[in-house]
Amino acid sequence: MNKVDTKKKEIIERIVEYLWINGLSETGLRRLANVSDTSDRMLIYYFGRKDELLDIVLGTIASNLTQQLDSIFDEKKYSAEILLSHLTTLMMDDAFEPAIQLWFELVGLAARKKEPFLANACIFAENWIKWIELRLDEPETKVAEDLYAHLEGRLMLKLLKG
Amino acid sequence: MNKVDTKKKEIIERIVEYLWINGLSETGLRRLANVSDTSDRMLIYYFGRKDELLDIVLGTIASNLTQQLDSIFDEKKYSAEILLSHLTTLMMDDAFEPAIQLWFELVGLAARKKEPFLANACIFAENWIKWIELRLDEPETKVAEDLYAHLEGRLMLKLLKG
DNA sequence: TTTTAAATGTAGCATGTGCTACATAAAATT
DNA sequence: AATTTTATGTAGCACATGCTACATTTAAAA
Repeated sequence: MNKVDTKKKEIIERIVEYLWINGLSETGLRRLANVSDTSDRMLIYYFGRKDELLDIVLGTIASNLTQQLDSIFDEKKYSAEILLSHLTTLMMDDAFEPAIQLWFELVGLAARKKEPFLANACIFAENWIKWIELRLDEPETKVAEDLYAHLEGRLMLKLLKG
Repeated sequence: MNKVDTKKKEIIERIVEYLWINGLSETGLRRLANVSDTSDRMLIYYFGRKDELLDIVLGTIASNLTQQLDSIFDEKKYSAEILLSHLTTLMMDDAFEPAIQLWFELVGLAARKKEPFLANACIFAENWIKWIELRLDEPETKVAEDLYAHLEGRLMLKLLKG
């Protein structure tokens, strides 16, 4: 990997880490530059536009999350009921709070169909549904979607009511 | 009602209408002033700070929604399953799209615990859960909450996947 | 009618925004 | 060694943000 790409990767990693903790509400170029130890000038130089940068960063976060999910669960199959119960327990852990916050922020931005938020939110939701379907003993997209919906609603409730 | 309150009420109505269509992403004082046929100067004069104004406006929207919900459903009791099914059908109607968008935007802003968004989101969720519980043939808060969660998840799915 | 108080306009400040023009330093190429 | 290309700093533009100081008009009270 050449030097530019290494630098870009490093910047992205830093910004991912920052967003993970601080969310999507303070993402001025100067802030992001500061966080990734460079300048707004250089961020534009590397990524062209802020949107491009954000697109890449969000994609990275999504793929991190999917990966994390994969690593936790084995490949056993479950009934929809059991799987929902397991996932609920898992995500109620406080360690997931930042992920939940970030996710709902992203969905909120996607709500008005603004890119790059909508695209990334959709991709992530789809990945998750696929992941669920793969673990159903009787795989069916509709069931997976509804299980996913149920889980997401519970996450929202946790977010709002602690 | 005195003149000032009348004017304030009018302003709020206009802004509610604007947010209903345009969401929460473009809420600069000058924009809101333009929409409500006044000036940023006067908005501050009337409401003190932008947050206060937003707080009132969001509260109004929430109460409108609750009212609308009340007017649609009678006071019959339903099993959780049937109620969820009815509510899902109802909210899948495209007429509800603006409400869904606005709601998820609000939750997104609430995700980082910033006021006045968090408070208003919580109040609204609680109202809705109470409303559901009231229509259950075997009222139980936990059941109502879970039904609400399931419904919200389906709304998110509709939002993201059309 | 004069005095006081409330309502509104005009202009602006300080800060933040994405992004660019221009210059220079460093590195690669010839 | 000379030249070209790439990387980076400095400064700033044009615009948006919430909010304020000050002046003026309009309305109410005396």
